Order: sequence, then C-alpha cells, then structure tokens
Amino acid sequence: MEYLKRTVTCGELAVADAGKSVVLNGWIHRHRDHGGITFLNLRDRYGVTQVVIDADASAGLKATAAELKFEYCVAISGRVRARPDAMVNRDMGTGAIEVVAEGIQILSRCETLPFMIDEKSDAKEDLRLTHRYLDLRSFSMQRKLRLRHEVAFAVREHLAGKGFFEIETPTFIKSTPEGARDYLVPSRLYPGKFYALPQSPQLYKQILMVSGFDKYFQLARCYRDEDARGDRQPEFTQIDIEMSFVKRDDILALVEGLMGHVFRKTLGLDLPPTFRRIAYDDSMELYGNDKPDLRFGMEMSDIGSFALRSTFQAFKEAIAAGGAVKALVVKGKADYSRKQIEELEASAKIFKAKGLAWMKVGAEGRLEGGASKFFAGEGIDSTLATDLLGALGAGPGDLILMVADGKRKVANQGLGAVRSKLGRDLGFCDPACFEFAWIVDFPMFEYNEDEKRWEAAHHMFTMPQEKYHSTLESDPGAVKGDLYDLVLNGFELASGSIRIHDPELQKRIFSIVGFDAKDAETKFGFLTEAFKYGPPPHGGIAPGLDRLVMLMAGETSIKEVIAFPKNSFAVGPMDDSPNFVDAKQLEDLHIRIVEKKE
RNA sequence: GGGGGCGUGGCGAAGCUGGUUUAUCGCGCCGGCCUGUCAAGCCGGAGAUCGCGGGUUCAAGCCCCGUCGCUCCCGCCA
Repeated sequence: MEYLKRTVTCGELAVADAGKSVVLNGWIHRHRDHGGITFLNLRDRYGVTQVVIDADASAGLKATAAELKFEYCVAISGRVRARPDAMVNRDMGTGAIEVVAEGIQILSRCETLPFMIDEKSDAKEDLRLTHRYLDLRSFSMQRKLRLRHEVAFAVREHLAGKGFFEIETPTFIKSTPEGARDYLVPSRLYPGKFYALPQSPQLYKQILMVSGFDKYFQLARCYRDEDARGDRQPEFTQIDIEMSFVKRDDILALVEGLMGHVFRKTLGLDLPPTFRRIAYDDSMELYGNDKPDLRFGMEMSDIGSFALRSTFQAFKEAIAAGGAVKALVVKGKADYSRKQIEELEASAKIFKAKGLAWMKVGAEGRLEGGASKFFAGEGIDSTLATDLLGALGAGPGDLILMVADGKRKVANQGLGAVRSKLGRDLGFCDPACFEFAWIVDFPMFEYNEDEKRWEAAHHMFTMPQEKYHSTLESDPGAVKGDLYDLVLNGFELASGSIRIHDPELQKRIFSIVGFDAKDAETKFGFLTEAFKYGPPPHGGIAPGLDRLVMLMAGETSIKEVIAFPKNSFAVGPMDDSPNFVDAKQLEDLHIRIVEKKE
C-alpha cells in the first residue's frame, strides 16, 4: 500500500501554519485516550507534535486511533489548528499548535518495549546496548549524536579552512609490536600472514609529511586490543593531525584555535584564546596525575621538611627511603566524619598508598585528631604546627590530608586520587565548565623494572628536547621530549609530539630502547626508508573525538556518544560480536582453532 | 591478571540480622470508564521456577561454596 509521505516534520509547525493541511510521519511517543477525545504525541528526529482525534471524528478514525500503541510508526494527515490559550504547552517546541487528525495510516506496529523511549529512561546500560536502535530513538541520544556530527563537521570546517587536506590512510596495515595489542586480520592469499588494524595512523601521517602534504588531518578510526574503560573503547575515533615545518607552539596554537571554533560553533561557548601550560613534573606534584581536573584548585604540597621535624616515624621512613610526604587542605571540612575519611583513604589505596593520614585545624589554629599528635604537643618543636599551617595556607575549620610513601609517585598518585574524589564529592566538577590545559615537558623514557631496560614513554619517533641531545645516552631518565598532551576536566583529550626527522638521531633513540638496526629495519623499515629521502621537520597531535564529544555532552562515558559501542568486555551486545565463524571461513584463512589447555 | 558493586514479573526498584504474606511498589502490558490532556486520570486483571548449580537448615530471595552475566576501577592502553 502506498503510504502517506510527510509534508512536514514533527518539529516545525507553529501558529503561523494554522489552517494548513499536512501529513506527518513518525512514531507514537505518547497516547492519551480521554474517551471522547484522544491525544497522540507523534515524534521524529525533529520534535514532537500533538495530534488530536476530536470527539466528532469518524468511527473509522477513532477505531484506528484506538489501535495505536507506543512506538507504532504511523502517517497522519490532518489540519493544523492553533491551540486555545489555556491549552498551549510552553515546554514543547510545537506546543502552540496541534494537528486535527483526518486520516491515520499504521505503517508498522511495535511489540511491547523492553524499556520506555524516554529522556529519563533508567534501563541498565547492557539492555540499552542490546536494543540500541530503541535507545537511540530517545531525545538524549539523538542530541548527543547530533552534537557529535556537529563537532566533526566543525573540525573539518576549521581545518579545511586552514589549508589542511583530509587524507585517508589504510586500515589493513602491518603489525608493529610496540604499544597496544593489535587487532589482527588474517590474510586469505598469504597463509600465516596477518594484517593489523591501526592503533593510529601514526606512521602513515609522518610519511605523508615526507610526501609534502604539509597540513594533514583525518577523522581516523583507531583500534586497540586492550581492556575497556569509561573513556576507552576497542575502536575509537581520533582527530588525527600532522604538520610540517612547525614547532611545538604552532601545533598548540592550531589546536587552541580548533577547540575554540568547535565550542563556538556547537555549544556557542567562547574558550580562552590560549590554554595554560603545566609541566608534567609540576602536574604530578600538584595534582598527582598527568591529566588534572582544573575546575578546582586544592593543590597538593610537599611537606617533607615538616614531616622530618615531626615525630611521625612512618613519614620519616618514607622520606629516608627516597619518597615523599604530600598534603592537601580541604577548606572548612574539619567536620568530615571518620567514615568519609575512610572512603577517601580507599581511593588513595587503589594507587597503592598505604594509608591516608589526617588532622583537623581547630580553633586558634590548633591541630587536632588523627596524626596531630606527631606535629604538635610536648617535646615537639613548638613552631612546627604554625609553620606547617602557614606553608599549607590552612586555618581553623580545615581538614588536612596526607599521604606518605617511599615512592614519590605513589604518594602523588594516592593523594591525587583523594583530590579527584573530593572534587566530585564537593561538587566542584561542573560539567558545563571546561578547563583546558596543556601538559608539556614529558619524560622521553621510562625505565621498565621487569625488563631492565628503557622504553619510550610516548613513541620512538618523538623528538627529544634540544638541550638533552648531548646527554641522551648518559642520562636517559632526565630527557624531556618535545611532547604535549591536551587535558580537559580530568581527561587526556589529545596527545602529540614533534617528531624526529634526522635518521642519525632516530638511530640513537632506537639504540637506547634496545632496538638494533635490524629490529628497526623489520619493524619500521618503510618509515626509515622514507626518511632517507628528505623528510621535513614535522609534528602532530591527535585529539580523541569520542572524549571531546563526551565532555561537551556532559557525559562520563564515551559509550554515550558512540552509536554502537562495545560493552566493557569488548562485546557488541546487539550483534553479539565477536563470534564463531564457519569452518569454511577458517579454512580459507588457513586458521585452526586450538583449545586452551588448563 | 587483580579489586569494588550489581543480578528479584517486560523495565526500574523494595524485601532489616533466615520463619506474616499468596514475594511488595512504580512504570509498562491486557480489559473497562472518561471531551482538553501533554509523565493524563480512575477501576479491574494477567504476568516471577528471586541469574544458574550445589550445600547448610524443620524452613533460603536472604547464609555458605561454585559458576555465568553486567558495571566501575587497578594493571594494561608506544
């Protein structure tokens, strides 16, 4: 049967349209039968329109209307009518009008829903993902995917305007063993050989620089076979960018401009023209991580010198072991209960901290409770308490929290986790507030205790900062790279670096991380080969589109801004992937499944 | 690989330390009433082997063991 095709959408009719004959297509969002009169809310991507079946409608029309249930897909013809003043719904875009039904055509029916299509749908995530097609009908999901589209569009608009070319790179590539685990694709034509899905287009974009495409970008799908998190999926999308003949600050400026454009175009927000820059070491010391949430201060302090004057043996031992004692002040929270402090301690322990010490500042600045006996009292340096309070900027009514550890990193991360939890608990994390910052001066190398060797902290093509070039081999741990991360509200939004374009320097880096010429040749031969032919100085960055949209949408999981995400075990709940394949397929691919022996 | 949390009609929850239920409530579903609602309202009804398996007990949704699934986190993510 021919269906009545819409002449208008469900979001566009206004009082000015009164009297027009229209056809609407959409889904039954709500159904209110009052006996004599029936109201239908018809929904599509554009909005909701109220349809009325008047008391004097034909018996046939009333019978069809009575059949309608949630989410039936229908075509409705009728006449637009301005609602009487008292019946206007000001919360509804089309609330000033209604459509008086003259004909209703049921296009398809809908079974009882597994959950309601509603803004405040409280179905569990697993169920939402299994029936994602229904979940995506909700206005909240439609709004988020629309935002994602608009962000992607604004990115292309901005970068194309700056002279960038969007160039696609392959998704079947050679596996490179460094970094995350690869997803592999078996080759039918070459028994035993595999393609890998790219963890990022890194090598290809650098080669495009060799080719002279000095401003490249791509909204690139990336694949990493690692365990998922709220902000990590097996496949995700990067705004991949690379430029030639640039220095670090050119890239930072470009991304500042890009973010400014995206926020202005999509959210109508003006960002500051430049973002603050924080050295990696400072970020670790002040916030306990390299992706600080800067919507609130509450920075950590090193109170090692005060700890040494105290009688707290555990603190002194931590310092003697080469560690640190870190403290933070929670303003006006001396009334925190034992239970609340224990909850904070639990978050510190996640990062291997042994405990969370605390003291309260009472009237006249007296230290009270918890660890106070180690800092004030008989036989203790009489100015210690006032000196400490002065250094911390703490006063009466404040709570002081401390973590000590023989490993400085553990003290920082432990107390940093406490700081993050406090930020959430105390309501400092307004999702409508966007605090960007650059984290710069990352270390080039990290020592792998297990394998007793140096590893690249970022990747092996990162340029070490000029001033360390002479001491690369003698003191690798001190070398800072020309690296930069963009952080936003406690999330790493982008990571990038200036790359090495000098083959000699590249060889030295390979050698420090234990790559001999042969390793380099097998693993990255095509890149080193390309770099023999006049590679330009270049660098780049890759903001994560999913995380960016997630934060802009006020969400805390990227699943909320991906149409069809995987669950936390990398399973697609809707299509039930991954799954077994036919024996014939395996045979074609020269693959035999081996049962795991226990 | 490790830790926290969860699993009760289609959905979301309650069920305190085992014994008042015929396992409760809201939404949805089915039937009925209702001429201005917009999360419509009112009346009635159906629907659950309490994730699964085992154990303890006179008695298990509740306790124990195992197992499966989901979720968050640590590790991992150059």
